[in-house]
Amino acid sequence: MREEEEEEEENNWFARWEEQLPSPEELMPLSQTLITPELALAFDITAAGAANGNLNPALFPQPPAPPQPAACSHPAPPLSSDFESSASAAAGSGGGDEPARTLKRPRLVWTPQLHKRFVDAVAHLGIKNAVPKTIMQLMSVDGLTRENVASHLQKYRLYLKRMQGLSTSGGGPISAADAATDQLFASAPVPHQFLTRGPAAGPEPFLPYVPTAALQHQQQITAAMQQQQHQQQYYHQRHLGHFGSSTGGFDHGFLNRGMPQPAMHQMVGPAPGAGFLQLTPPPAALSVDDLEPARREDGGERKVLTLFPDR
DNA sequence: GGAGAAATAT
DNA sequence: TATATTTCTC
Repeated sequence: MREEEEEEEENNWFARWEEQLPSPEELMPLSQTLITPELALAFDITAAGAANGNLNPALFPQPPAPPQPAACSHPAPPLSSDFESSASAAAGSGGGDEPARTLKRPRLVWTPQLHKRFVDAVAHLGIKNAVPKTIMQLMSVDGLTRENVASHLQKYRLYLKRMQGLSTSGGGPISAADAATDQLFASAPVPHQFLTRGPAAGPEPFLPYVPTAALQHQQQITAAMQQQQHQQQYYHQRHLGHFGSSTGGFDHGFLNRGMPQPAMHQMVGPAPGAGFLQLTPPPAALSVDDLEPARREDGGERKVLTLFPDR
């Protein structure tokens, strides 16, 4: 009886989770996104070059680069794009002759969306089999590097550890830092296996994209979020000890954090010290880019998961 | 060479 | 101060 309930819970969270999933369809190759028109001009990068990052075939009838190889063959050609000459200079490298090489890649922001992808991959691999390289490949996020994943994985493991500790010890006070971390990690349900044992990879081979049905739901959700664009966000969540607590499940009441930012990508063009890669499609932007239900169902085009939803 | 952990930088 | 990146070690 209880097991059944639990199972139901599982399905529930999983279903909800899926709904929340951005699905590759909504994502675009960050490679391309990284290069803004201005930058392209500045660096004399032609449209072909930009397209090289592989654009959404649905929008751009140019089938340049296959989205697959991005994970294996090309570690991160797009991200490495040296649009940061100015940034590097600002960094004080001291060398203006070697822009691309010495350039530090922009800070990657692990947004809930991206993190979901991450968790999804880890979940399907199984926490024990989840290694940076594999995860990275599974995520198929253009521009994502193994280092990125490794770093995040490290933090994620810490988080899982915490969760386990909390559940076992009965739940202790979490520091502000932990709370903040939880926000992100809580944005995606932690596969039961992680907290329980971690038998092995799931029987499912990890789906690249989510069904259209889920997409529609997400649109609704997005719309709802837009309406309540207030800054009321997971406030209570932080005080709640989710995971194996009273509910025994996940109480991820919130789907996304309120992102008041209209722009999703912030490049370090002329502004030194402010170079971040926004990998998360804010609700507003998401909806904009996602407002094509008919198209979706009709064509079924899917985009490659990317860090930059813009364009 | 890759993974994991720690240190450092922003 | 928190998070991501980089570096070091196994």
